[in-house]
Amino acid sequence: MRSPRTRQTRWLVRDREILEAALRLFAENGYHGTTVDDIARAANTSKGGIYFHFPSKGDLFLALLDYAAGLLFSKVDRAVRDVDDPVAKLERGLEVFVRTIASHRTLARFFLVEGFGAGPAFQARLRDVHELFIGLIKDQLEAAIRQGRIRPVDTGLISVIWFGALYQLLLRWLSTGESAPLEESYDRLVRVLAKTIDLEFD
Amino acid sequence: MRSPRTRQTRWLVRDREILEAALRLFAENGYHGTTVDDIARAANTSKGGIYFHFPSKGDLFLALLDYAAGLLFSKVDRAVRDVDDPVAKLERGLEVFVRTIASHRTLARFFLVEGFGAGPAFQARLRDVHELFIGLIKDQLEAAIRQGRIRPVDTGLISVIWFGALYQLLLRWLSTGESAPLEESYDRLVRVLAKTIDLEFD
Amino acid sequence: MRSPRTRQTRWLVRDREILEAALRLFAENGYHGTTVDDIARAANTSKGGIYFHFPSKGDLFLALLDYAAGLLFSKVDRAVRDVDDPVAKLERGLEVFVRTIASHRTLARFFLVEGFGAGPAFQARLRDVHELFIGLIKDQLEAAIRQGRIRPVDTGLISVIWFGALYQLLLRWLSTGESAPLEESYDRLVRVLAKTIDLEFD
Amino acid sequence: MRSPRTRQTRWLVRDREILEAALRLFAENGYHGTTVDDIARAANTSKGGIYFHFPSKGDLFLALLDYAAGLLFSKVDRAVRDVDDPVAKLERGLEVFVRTIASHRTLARFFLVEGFGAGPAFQARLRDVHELFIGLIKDQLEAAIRQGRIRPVDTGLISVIWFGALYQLLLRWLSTGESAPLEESYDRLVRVLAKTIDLEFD
DNA sequence: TATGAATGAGCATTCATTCAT
DNA sequence: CATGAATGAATGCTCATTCAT
Repeated sequence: MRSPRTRQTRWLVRDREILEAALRLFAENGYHGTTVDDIARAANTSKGGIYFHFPSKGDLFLALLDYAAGLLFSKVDRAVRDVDDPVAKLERGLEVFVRTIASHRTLARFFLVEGFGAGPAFQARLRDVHELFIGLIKDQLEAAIRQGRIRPVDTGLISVIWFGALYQLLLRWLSTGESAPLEESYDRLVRVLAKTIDLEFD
Repeated sequence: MRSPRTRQTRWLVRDREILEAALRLFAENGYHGTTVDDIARAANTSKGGIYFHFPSKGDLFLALLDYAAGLLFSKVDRAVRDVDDPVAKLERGLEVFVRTIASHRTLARFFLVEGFGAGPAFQARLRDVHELFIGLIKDQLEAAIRQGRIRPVDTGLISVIWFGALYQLLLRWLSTGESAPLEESYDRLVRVLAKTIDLEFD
Repeated sequence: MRSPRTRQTRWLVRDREILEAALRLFAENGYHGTTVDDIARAANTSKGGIYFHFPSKGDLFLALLDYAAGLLFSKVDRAVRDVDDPVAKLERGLEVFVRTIASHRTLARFFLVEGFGAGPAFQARLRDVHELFIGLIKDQLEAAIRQGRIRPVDTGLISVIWFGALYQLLLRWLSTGESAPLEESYDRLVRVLAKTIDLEFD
Repeated sequence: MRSPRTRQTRWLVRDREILEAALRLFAENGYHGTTVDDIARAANTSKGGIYFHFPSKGDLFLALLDYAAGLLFSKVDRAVRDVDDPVAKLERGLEVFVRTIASHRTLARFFLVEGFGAGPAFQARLRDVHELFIGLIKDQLEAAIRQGRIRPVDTGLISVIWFGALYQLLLRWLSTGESAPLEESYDRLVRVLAKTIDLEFD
């Protein structure tokens, strides 16, 4: 699995507290619905404190994108690291990705929705993060093809389709108040997606 | 094709001028990056003029969602109205949907991205619009099944996958500066999606 | 009884409709809490209609002061016109004044309270109206003295005291939601005020 | 003398500077004739500064009512605290009340007139303050009766009359540009009011 | 490092007034 | 005479950012 293109900063303890607070607030109220004061309060520090750790609200948001992507990525990476078979790796990776997002409503909202809320200036960065995950899928598909596990397919397109489908599924799950169990519809999703590479999962 | 759930307001001439101006600005600079003054200027009217036609900036945005969805929907609807075969209807509908969005960068950005940028308060409404289009796909799939044109499938899930894939494709096309021709990758997309219903398009 | 110093305009029918509507709204919501649109709607006309009859909102307010004072004054004047004895005239005049105000909550609020709400620029005019009524009291006191009905007193001061006391009584009656009957406390008031001129009313 | 019902906030230094500036401006130009910017400028601070200390213009105004009432009340209270005889207490209290108001045109205008100018929403609060002072008078009258210093009278009514008369006297003095000396007419007023309780002051 | 008072540019919204029809 | 769309100056309020302590 390719090493992430995300800036892998080592976050200090205090940074993390702020980032966690900001993550929650941004996810819940959006970028513009969250004030620096709100974040300071939630992080048990002061406005000045925030500005000591991050040069601006925008930079904090950008850092948060990296932070959140790092969280997600490392979870997936750890789960997949010692799986050898690329198809199994894909299965496992997607599963952990979905499971992680599903169990962190906050992460989900930030990653899927509110990331766009900061305005056009920040959207490119969120796309980068999305591309990172599309790339992860693509890499495994290509490995699977190289190893003859699946027939050659348009990996660039398939990875986009898979990510798009996953994204849309999660989005709906988020907006319907998470009433329906995500697990079950996820299983069905995977089975359908498998058809796009002429494979029967499970 | 189901009649739209969108509020079918009859927009007056002046309303439309304002909506068009707002559409362009919101799409380009986001909800928070666009001031009412900007809109007034772009619509060749005054701030007060905007408020004479719309009760608030937020209402204007909401009205815009309906307006944009109406534009898209009527385009698709007109193109599909006198096609009988549901599979052909689907093909044609998706094609017109993509073509329309692709030829209106502004509409695309607004519809796909900036709709979320206005903050949590507006996201529910954008989701409604997305659901409307997911519903259109679902309806045709079910008609196709009823008429025996395709095998029975999980239409609820398939329609989400298709929309998600389409969405993601358009999103990438938008963010890559529309360099690559959308048409070509769209054709490949359709062929892959067809596999999810065990069908060979074309 | 002296003829009023108030501009005794002959109000046209349409003027009156507007004035009555404005009176009600100003009394209820204050000068700044009432828009020209509100008045237009309440008077069954349009904004332009208002401006045809009155040059500005401020002028309408000023006209209203005259109109309201005229209403009050003419009521009192009619009741008192053919009373000869100045003491009886006083008694009757005050009684009608209080009764009229008490039965027109709107008139009361406008005359006693909201008249001040239009800002310093208009307060002088309201004071004029108040002075008019103080003058009415003073005139009768002086007549009574001239006719030997009461002992010579400081009429300038006494009239202010009486008006002030009456004013305060009405103010409290207004703000307590008019729960207590005004009539009864008014009777007691008069008896007390009589002492200030060494007289026993009734 | 009853302890004041007024919110006895401890105003901080900066609060006071703002309150004093606002008092002057509100008194001179009325509530609606005074902008928050005006106040900021007059208080040598910025608009944001005002909002750091007071949540809104309306709250500032309300705070000002308490502040002004507190000023007046404490002046009167201090002057009266160690006077034992209730009649002397009344005399002294009213005198200080009038003298204080008379020497602070600003306080006078705010307290007597502009308090009403802010619109219906604020009038209740001003009435409360007025009632506070009416209550002070009433308390002393009752004490005087209890101690047999004056004959039993309708203290509720008398206190309203006295306050109303005082109020009106001050109002006229204000609007006539304070040309005539208030002291002299005040002395005459007291002598007349004394008659309402069958007493000869001085 | 941390704090929080202060700043001021920015913005949505209101509303008296005008004027073409 | 009447209408109501249009204007734009005015204003209350927000909030990212700074900086003295």
